Amino acid sequence: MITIKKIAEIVGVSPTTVSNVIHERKNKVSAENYEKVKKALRENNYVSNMGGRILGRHGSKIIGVILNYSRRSEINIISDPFFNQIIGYLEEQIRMNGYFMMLYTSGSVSESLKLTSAWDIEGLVILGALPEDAEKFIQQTQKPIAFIDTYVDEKKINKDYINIGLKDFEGGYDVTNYLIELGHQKIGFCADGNHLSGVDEQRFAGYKQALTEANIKFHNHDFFGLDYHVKQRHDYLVNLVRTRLKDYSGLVFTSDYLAVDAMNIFQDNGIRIPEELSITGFDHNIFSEQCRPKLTTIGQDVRQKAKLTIKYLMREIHQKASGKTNILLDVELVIQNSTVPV
Amino acid sequence: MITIKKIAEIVGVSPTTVSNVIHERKNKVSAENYEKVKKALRENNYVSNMGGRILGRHGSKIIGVILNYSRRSEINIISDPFFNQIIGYLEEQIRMNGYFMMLYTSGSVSESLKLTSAWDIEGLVILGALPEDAEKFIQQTQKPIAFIDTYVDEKKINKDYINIGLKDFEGGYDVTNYLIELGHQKIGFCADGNHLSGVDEQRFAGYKQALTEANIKFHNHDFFGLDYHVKQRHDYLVNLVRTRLKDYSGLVFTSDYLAVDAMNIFQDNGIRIPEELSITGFDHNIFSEQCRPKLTTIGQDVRQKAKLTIKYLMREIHQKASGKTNILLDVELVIQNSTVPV
DNA sequence: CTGTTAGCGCCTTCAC
DNA sequence: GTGAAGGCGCTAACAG
Repeated sequence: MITIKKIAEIVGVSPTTVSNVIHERKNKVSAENYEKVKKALRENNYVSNMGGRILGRHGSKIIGVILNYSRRSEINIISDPFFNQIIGYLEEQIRMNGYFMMLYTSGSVSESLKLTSAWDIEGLVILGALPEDAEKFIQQTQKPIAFIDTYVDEKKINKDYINIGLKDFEGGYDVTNYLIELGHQKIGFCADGNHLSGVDEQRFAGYKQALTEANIKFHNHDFFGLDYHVKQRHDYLVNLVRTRLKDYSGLVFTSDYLAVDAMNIFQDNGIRIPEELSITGFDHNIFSEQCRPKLTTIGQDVRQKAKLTIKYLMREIHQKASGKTNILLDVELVIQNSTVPV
Repeated sequence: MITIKKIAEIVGVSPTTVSNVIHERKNKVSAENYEKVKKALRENNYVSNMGGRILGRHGSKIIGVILNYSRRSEINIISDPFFNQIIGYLEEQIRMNGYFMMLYTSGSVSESLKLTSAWDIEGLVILGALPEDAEKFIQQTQKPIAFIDTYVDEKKINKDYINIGLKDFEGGYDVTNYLIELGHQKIGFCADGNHLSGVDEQRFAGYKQALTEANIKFHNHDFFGLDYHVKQRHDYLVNLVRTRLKDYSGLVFTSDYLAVDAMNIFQDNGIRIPEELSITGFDHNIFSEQCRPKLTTIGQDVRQKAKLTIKYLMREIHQKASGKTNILLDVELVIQNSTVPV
């Protein structure tokens, strides 16, 4: 590996001069030397050693992306196209800003923070954090942090952080309201697990709000907490078909994945969709397109999410701004063929 | 951040002693000091600074994972669940070996190699490389490299490398042969693009071999190169339904994604599957399960792929072995409902 | 068994 | 406009 020192030898100047050229401090280098050094750097394919950078505390240029997969692991990492997309887009944005992406999967906050300090990581992007973990992250490090889709309790936190989320409440409201407008009165809500994540909680609240406004009473049994283990979930759904599914004319799901999965099981067991049952998803990802009928769902702009996340993170890193940033992106009702008037 | 020097001060020993404790060189430290230092490390939550490690050439503990997305970009990064899975599993394996994963997406070999030397990366995993890029990678760096699903021309290379792939030829052969056993005679082959990747080339060769053995003649028009742009591809498929799709009773696809995508378009245009047309996929990923009829396809064990990749890479990194390693994992014919006797 | 020292590559400060 | 020197944290070599 070629170093500044070697380049200096080759050209016959001091390392300082080479460093000045690298950092484009033209006022400190004669035009002649500037050109000579530039040429040598190019010809020798100089790449700066990141170890030196880190050690000199000049910034590691690393953004750590942390996947919190403690819960719902089966669905998330392996099957959820959202993670696929967001990671791809985050990498793109990080690279375009001249940074590097270190990907880390962890259940524990302290593990993640060790990583952060070992590598002198400049900023963190955290996916899928529960509110309590989010608070730990914020309290235990000084580094800029951007959460994606986490609902942080603002009152508990007196430090800066970034969250880029979605208008989940509106999404839940809009999709439920759409079913109501189609004449549906018996509408169930299906989420994954019984302990709702912040995101699902908001969607659920939106659903209930829509029911309330339409004077439809919500009963606890209208909530279906689906197991994230495939087998258990499918058994449950088959049983539902045999028992009380007929009480409902519409089902609101918290994700396209769950909606498509359930729709297939229902169809396998003789339910005609949408004629006998309207179904809605959430995400507008590839699942809602690669199924029949195509799902009515709530769309989000994943690329935009990644873009904003990195934009605000960079702003914090470069000290250009601070304060709490909590942006909830707009959602869009995407009407397709899984829903009909009743 | 707490350093070795500070720990040394706290305990009242030299930095060397602390370093010896950290590296468990018990024979060089008195039991008493060992315990005292251990305690101080724990209490102060010591984390070693990676900059120091890199600078001292003691290994960066980074594995670079490079996604080559030059071609088929639309499908790969955004929609292909394989990348999702493999990245998840790679991260898991890398972490379990005490390493860190740096993810990088790049079209250019030289960019990737710059990254490698800047970070003193210890090993590379390269996904989706074309054979010519693979050769460049191997020739231009001394670091251990593991390819996934790349067909490298062994004769051209006189250095070590690892490739973990799949018995793609067998896969193509098995699935085609299965259709033939069901009585199909008119079988088309659908791939993405006209210029086949190494993987698809092998699958295609397997398909042709099966035809040959059954005395079925292959004509060039039996090969369908599908556009990776959704719109163009769908237009093409719709047109196919109107024209010469009826000449075929079975279609072999090179991926589940393409198979499901096409199956939906065919069904939308009145083709009954499998009654009028048998379809097969390749990958046995979530797409082949979340569609109706479920796809007959070729299964692979993605986790095993990631596991072996990192296992062999670690072996090379620790100098325990060398030589060319080219492992092609077994495939498995998964018979589901998209295929019927004719 | 313990401690001192030098050096990895880079950057900044300060003399010249 | 240029260069010498010191320090970031860690480790291995060597001296005690």
